Amino acid sequence: MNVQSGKRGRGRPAQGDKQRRILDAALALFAERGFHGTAVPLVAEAAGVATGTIYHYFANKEALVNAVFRDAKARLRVAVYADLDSTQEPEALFREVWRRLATFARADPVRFRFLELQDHVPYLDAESREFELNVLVPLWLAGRSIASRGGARDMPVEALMALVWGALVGLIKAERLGYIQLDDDTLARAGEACWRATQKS
Amino acid sequence: MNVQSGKRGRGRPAQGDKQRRILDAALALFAERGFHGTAVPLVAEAAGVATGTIYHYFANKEALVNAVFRDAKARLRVAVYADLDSTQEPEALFREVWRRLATFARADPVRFRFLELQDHVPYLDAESREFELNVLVPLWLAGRSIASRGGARDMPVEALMALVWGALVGLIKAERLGYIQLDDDTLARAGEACWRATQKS
Amino acid sequence: MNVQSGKRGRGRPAQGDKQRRILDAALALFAERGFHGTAVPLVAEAAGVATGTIYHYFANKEALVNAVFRDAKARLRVAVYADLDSTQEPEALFREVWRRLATFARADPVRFRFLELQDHVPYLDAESREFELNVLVPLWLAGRSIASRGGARDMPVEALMALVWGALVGLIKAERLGYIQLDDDTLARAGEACWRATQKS
Amino acid sequence: MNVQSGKRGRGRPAQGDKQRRILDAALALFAERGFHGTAVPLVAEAAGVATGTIYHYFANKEALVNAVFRDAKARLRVAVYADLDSTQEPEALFREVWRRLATFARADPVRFRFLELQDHVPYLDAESREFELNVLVPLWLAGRSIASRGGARDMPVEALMALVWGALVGLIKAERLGYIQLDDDTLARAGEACWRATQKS
DNA sequence: TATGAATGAGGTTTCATTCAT
DNA sequence: TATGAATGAAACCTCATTCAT
Repeated sequence: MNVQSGKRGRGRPAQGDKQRRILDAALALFAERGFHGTAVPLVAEAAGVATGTIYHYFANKEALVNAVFRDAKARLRVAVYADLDSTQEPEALFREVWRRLATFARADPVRFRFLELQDHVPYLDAESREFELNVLVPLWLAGRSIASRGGARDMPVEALMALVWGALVGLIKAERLGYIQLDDDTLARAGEACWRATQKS
Repeated sequence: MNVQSGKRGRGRPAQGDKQRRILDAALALFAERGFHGTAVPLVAEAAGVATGTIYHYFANKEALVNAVFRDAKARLRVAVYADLDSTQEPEALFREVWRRLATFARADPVRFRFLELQDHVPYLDAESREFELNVLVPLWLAGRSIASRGGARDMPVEALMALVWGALVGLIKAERLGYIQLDDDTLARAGEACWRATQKS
Repeated sequence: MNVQSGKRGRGRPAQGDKQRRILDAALALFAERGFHGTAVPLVAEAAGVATGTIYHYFANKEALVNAVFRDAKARLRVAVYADLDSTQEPEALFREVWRRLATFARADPVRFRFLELQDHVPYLDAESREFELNVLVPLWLAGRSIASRGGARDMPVEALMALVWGALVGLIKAERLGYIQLDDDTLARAGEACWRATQKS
Repeated sequence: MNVQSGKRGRGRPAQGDKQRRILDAALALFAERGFHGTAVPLVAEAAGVATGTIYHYFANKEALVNAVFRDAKARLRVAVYADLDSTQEPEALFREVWRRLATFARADPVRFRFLELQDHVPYLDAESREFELNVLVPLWLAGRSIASRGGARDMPVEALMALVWGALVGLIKAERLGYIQLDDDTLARAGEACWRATQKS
């Protein structure tokens, strides 16, 4: 149940090592097969640990998926917000956020898929729900700031954000299903398109 | 495994009745809990039939979810394509399709959710995959026609369609999760926004 | 769907027809898959009747297998005893019975297999057990008579009969499993061998 | 009821213990009720383990019955072939093999019954079929050797072996069904009878 | 801390039997 | 008489979880 830093003087195996491997294996399997479609022993095998070991680190399967969720959300937060200059011009800020999201989705497709292609509500605990909001709030503030400063379309900013976010998810899903191929250029153009979508005619 | 017409001279139990009730119950449960999270006896109970009856109409659970999938796709097809005038001006055609999709999503939210919020690939059979393509092709042709006639952005038309479709899904999902409230007006404006997204600057 | 027998005053289907077809289908399936391995609907399908029809003729699955058993035993009795001259010389009588048994086994292999390759005890009812004894008694009397008149080996006659019967079953089973091929000549020689087995050295 | 291996360093449960108990329980039940007539939980109860434990050791019910089959065949092989002097005179060799088979049948009646009173073909896998042949071959070689050296009857040696084997099975079955009583003396005489059956007149 | 054999509730599926027609 | 859709108990099997080591 603990999380270790990793750096250590001696040659002992890093204590967080197993927990990390469990989280990664669980992420990959949950992303591909869903929560109910993934058996805990399968996670153990993929992580290279014994089944019982998973229950040393996580109280049960739900606790595991919540940990995976928060871990993924935390990485998304870092990818989007780290050193983000929120004072940029609205359009530049939008572009930057879009670019970061697209980069995350393509650099870490499994995590992105887990986050967006599942319906987590049934098993998310209070802590995870709060965590999710904490990740969302800065994005919402940025959206609000962009909208207030620019010539945003006459719609709730939350709706515009849902539209843009959905557009990105739709593109990534279409690529995964083989309907389209995405490269940096196409994603950048898609960002332009979304920016235009949010602006007054 | 039969489908009946409905009219009956004698006092036999309504023939298509049970199959229909099973499909509807399964749709609702799959939409809410996913395929693996839904036990067959639960479907039976919700449909008001015995567990064994489900296996009278469907070979197994996978056959059931495939039937639900094709049924939902067929209804989506009707909702979008019935009496659609494909010769309209591009923008009018786009608006009409968007309006129909949005109407379907709001009139039949459970079906829309089932269709879009699940990853069906692992259990779809060949027939269902072909069915899906058959539903998709007219939409793709319409998109292609719109793009060729109008001033579409310099992107693959499939990518533009994925973007627009994802935007709609994102809006619906955001409403379901309580982040926004959607009314006809907001949805119409969102359609405008998407149309602008697809057009050259 | 409607199979008529043909010969009959009126055009009505033969009354015993369906029962006969059920018995024959059940025999074949029980012989091949055993009692527990054979589903009643499978019997119905093989007999070309509806499942429910079987329960018009037989109270339940056990009653069906008992009827099949008695039917098979009755045919075996006819095959062995009809017009048998029990006053023949011992060796000639033995040969004749052996020949008849071998002929039955080869002419009606499915019935022979059903009778000998299954353990019927768990489901035989009192009537069937009595029936079996009734079929056995004349054979036992014949064996007794042969033994008393000839130079039989110093063993219980029942043991000698079990040995000979087992030898025949062993040969038939070996042929069915592909270990040997049986023709009339080999079977006749096997009969000789068995006769010798029963005689004093 | 509690059979332990005895020497163990730590207090761990005897390793082969459960698997052994499952195999033994399954043998007894399959022998008495057949494959399809035996429910897996029944085996578990008889073995004193939980149902799931059976699936820890065997992939499924078929794998279990195959393991039981090979285990029984292996024991039969040991009982018949261990330290067998194949260079004996034909008649002495025959007597010895007969005696060993009869001893096995009477010492391990359940196993003998399982092996000979069932039709295993439908569920035997390739490994089991090969195993069966491997057990059979030495017996076949012995039979061949006996036949070539002695005055064997003019019949395929395989047929003679099937006859003799069937005779033994018939005797054992007759005893089980209560038709006869077998003692060592009667079995020895039956062996004599079978030897005579195989020899020229 | 780590293991993995063991558990048994619950999952999917089968099938003997019934009954309205 | 004949049907076959419907039933639900029970079959086979899975898997989240525990615990002795």
